[in-house]
Amino acid sequence: MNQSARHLSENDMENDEPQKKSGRPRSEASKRAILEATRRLLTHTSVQKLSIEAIAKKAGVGKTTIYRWWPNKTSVVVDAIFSQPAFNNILPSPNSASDGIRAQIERLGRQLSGKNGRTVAEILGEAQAEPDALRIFIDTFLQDRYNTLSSLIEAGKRNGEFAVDLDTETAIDVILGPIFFRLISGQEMDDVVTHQMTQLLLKTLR
Amino acid sequence: MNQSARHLSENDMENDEPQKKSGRPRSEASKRAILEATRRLLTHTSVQKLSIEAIAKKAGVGKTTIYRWWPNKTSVVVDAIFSQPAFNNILPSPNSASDGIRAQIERLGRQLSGKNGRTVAEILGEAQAEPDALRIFIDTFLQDRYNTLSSLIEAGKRNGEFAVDLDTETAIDVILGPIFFRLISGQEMDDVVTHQMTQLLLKTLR
Amino acid sequence: MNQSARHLSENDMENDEPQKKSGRPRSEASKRAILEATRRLLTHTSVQKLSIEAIAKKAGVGKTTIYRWWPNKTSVVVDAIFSQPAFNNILPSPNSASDGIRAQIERLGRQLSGKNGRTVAEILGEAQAEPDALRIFIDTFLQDRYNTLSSLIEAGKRNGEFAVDLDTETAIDVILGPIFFRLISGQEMDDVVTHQMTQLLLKTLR
Amino acid sequence: MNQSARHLSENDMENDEPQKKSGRPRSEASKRAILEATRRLLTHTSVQKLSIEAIAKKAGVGKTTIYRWWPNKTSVVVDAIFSQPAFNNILPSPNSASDGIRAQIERLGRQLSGKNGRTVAEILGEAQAEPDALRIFIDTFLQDRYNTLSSLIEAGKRNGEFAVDLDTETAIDVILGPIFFRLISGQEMDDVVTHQMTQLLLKTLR
DNA sequence: CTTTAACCGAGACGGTACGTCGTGTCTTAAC
DNA sequence: GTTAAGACACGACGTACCGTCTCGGTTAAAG
Repeated sequence: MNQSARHLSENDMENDEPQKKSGRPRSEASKRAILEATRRLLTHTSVQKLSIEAIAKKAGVGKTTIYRWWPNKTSVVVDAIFSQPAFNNILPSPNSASDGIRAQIERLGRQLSGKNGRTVAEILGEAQAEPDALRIFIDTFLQDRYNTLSSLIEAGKRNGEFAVDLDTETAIDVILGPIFFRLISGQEMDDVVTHQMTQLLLKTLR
Repeated sequence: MNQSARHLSENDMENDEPQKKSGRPRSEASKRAILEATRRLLTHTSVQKLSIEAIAKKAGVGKTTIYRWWPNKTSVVVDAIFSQPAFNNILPSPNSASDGIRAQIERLGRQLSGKNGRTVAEILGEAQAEPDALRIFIDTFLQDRYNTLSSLIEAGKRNGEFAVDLDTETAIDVILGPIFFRLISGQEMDDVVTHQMTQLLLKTLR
Repeated sequence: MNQSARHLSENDMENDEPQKKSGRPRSEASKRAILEATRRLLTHTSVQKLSIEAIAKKAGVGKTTIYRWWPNKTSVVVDAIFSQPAFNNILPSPNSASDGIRAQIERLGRQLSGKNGRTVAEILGEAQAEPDALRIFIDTFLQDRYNTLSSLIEAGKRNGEFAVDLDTETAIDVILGPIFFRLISGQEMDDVVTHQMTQLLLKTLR
Repeated sequence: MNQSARHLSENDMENDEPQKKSGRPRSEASKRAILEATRRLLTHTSVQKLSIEAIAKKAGVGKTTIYRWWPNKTSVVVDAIFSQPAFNNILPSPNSASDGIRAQIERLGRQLSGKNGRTVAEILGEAQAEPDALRIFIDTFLQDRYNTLSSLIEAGKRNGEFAVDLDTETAIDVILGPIFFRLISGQEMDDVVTHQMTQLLLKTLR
């Protein structure tokens, strides 16, 4: 992760020492049941109308168990949604920076379409009033796309594809912005729109 | 309003006949008190934590009176926020299309900064799970900016400032997108960022 | 009306002078519509669930009109119910005091059976927490039965049918009490019960 | 409990198995606080004006807790009022049936006098429009008096004090009726009235 | 092989806010 | 001056969830 790519990030310290603790270990079954119940419920209701109580009931789990492992509803939803294979962001190594950016835009467009797209919009909506939730959304989902684009743009600048005086951060905003703008303003991102937008954006970078 | 500018719009009919009604007329005092109370409360709490009950109490008004005139919380907030003078969008007639777009971006950037910006973000967040609320947000706030940009871009295409093969709708998304993206991802729009972004976007249009 | 018969009564002054007043006169049509609407609504709902608002709507009348002429809901209901022919209390002149009392009991038993009986019970229920309403109930309904019984008992004492040392007031309570007790405890007064009770009560008076 | 005494009764099954339940157990402190608050509030307001909300506030308890354990306001009030020691109905074993009946009448007269009497009247009033509430009133308060009188009358018939052809049910109505009639018609039961009525009623039974 | 400590389900708890209904009062224009 | 219409401040309803708590019971490592 290079410098310009980091400005969204905050918590750099990771606290992952395993440290065997005594006592009954966390139930993986419960965890899976909770995330699965959340996903199922989200096919019928919005994030805002989803309640912890409903998740607990559907998952056959005590409310306490949910509160023990997640700080709030948004965290549970983020966990449930973004752990799905459809949301991985491993892209094939591109022939050029432009190709890489095109691939990233298309991938993102597809991930943010349909029911999943609506749910991401709702998560982002929920996060507008809760800084913690916004942080989680950024760390779990956004940062990765940001970093990828950052690397590609830097590479493009280095190999002459893009203008050398291009401000990477601004460029990323210009690429991600329109996609999320369409998402939150309720305008779907079909393939035609994606293609048209990609053309325009790549022109911008040159 | 030209064709391409209208795709966000829906309710074109206006129903403004005065039509003498029997019964006690609506109290303008109550209306003012409600909007004022809403604004005051929003300086201390988020839209999501704001409750109709609190507004009613602060305004010295029955809850019913609020529900009689607004369908939901978001409508009240939209009314309260966007009726403020700071949110008018009357721009000086520009020397060129580029100037006009620059002015619109700067105006919008300023309107979406600070406390007001956060509130708009929260409204937009609230609207993600309520199509009606989204509609209201678009009709009251977004449409106007959309239309203005549309006219400017069309004019720019006509007078040779911008590329003739530019797709107006895509162009608007590329202009508004980054601004709203920064808003909802929690990155403020200071003057430097605004200027940098404007430069990049105007280059895109040419 | 003799002395002992009056102890339930209070407002002896009647204020019935016609006194032509200027302005639009009271609408008899509205009055009739209100009472009729009340009766109709009472066939489907209880007195407690009946609302002034519903009466006004059904009668096609402003709420104000109801409030202008009746002090509270119970008054309207009392007016609506007891003005029905089924509730008159004109009894044939009896051959004996016993016959008269028997006739009064039977008449009352019949008036307090079925739907009408339930409504009277509900009125009486409503009146338990509102002294004014209780007063109205007594004056409009109860007093008349009380007076009739009083006269009959006094006559019976005079002509030797009943014990001379009988306390009239107590006797009336003993006659009316069981009838109303069955009403409010939800036990219907069929003909068999009425007959059996009448026999026992007449024995008591002798 | 003999046959004739049972006609007011319905729910004969008792469901008293302790049956270990999971989850947090009911808070006895809350229960006590609710009933105490109810009693206190009833000294200043009528049953009909008493609100669940006020009870909850005064008791420092959530409304849900009340609704969890009582189906409606009347049930709470019945519980609060009739659990008071003043409302027990344990009578000394009488020398004769007449003595027993006299004692029962006097006890009842005293219980239904003063503030407590008004509250009982209000409960009974409330119950006129709610069959469930009436059921509760009967089961909690009335049935016991009914049964006691039934036993006494049957005993009196067996030992020659009362007429053998006396219908027990009718006799009970004639005893309880006047007492409740005076209660609901707003005529207090002082000692003189009680004595006079007892004399008359005992004569009736013979 | 028992203790200990954290986990788990169930569900009661004190609260807050919901959106609705009805109260009794008021304000208007029509009659 | 009365009426129908209907807006108003207010208070309570019964419900849904919140996040916390308190039970009885489990599960596994530590003593």
